[in-house]
Amino acid sequence: MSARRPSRGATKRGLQRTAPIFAALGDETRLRLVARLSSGGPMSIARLTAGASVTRQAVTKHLHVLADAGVACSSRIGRESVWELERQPIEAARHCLEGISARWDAALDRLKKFVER
Amino acid sequence: MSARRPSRGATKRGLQRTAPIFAALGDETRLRLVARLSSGGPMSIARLTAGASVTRQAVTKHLHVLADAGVACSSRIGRESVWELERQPIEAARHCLEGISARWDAALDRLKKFVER
DNA sequence: TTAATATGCAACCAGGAGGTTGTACATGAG
DNA sequence: CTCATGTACAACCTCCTGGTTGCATATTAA
Repeated sequence: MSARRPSRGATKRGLQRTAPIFAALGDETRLRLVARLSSGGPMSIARLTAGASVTRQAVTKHLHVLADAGVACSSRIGRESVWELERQPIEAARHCLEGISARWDAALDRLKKFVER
Repeated sequence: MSARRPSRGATKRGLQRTAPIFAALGDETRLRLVARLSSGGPMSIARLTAGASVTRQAVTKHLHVLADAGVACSSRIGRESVWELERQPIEAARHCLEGISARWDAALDRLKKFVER
């Protein structure tokens, strides 16, 4: 086996990039927005607000937070601004978690072998 | 296919539970702690602090945040308190993201079929 | 016993997060 | 044209967060 190169998602810079993504998903209102966008497809702010328990302005703020994290993006159509998700950052977050699980398993494995010898 | 029951991770209560987990992972220092614990196994606070760029007390606080989110737990051994990760919440977060991806794919699929008809 | 090590607890602080209200502007419907 | 709809921008407020310092306490090592 080659010298353990920290599997891409565990880099300092990797964590530095993924932490903001988790932060963006770490608010219930925002996570709900993401969930709605994922199952309902692109939607206007007005439509997203109907069903949220906060003001339209609050929803707008949350959407911008998601945008800053790269999780969502908007495009103006007529008088509405339509929001949709960005796939890449969400996948990155997923890979990060998978990496953690994997390295965890590896650590347990090493421990087990160490104990058994 | 049966009537789309919102796949377990998309429940309002589901998001309500997973959002705090994401929030816990949404800080770079904390995410680094999690990464270290995942690859290095259980560790004391002193050991975790060496390598972090903040005070021991800051590390302690972060660990408690992780604990509140259920992501980590500690046990006192002698004069040190040893911290380790909890598997379940991290897996839950992973499933949440997988669910989002899946529902997203499904939405795109429905859209595609709708356009093609 | 004495000193060094590993934590815990509390007070304090600056800044950011989440939310609201109020106002102004653009655009589609009648 | 006129009005309702959909957003954008800005000011303001409260509370939580991430960090620090200082001091007390428990254990292990010499």
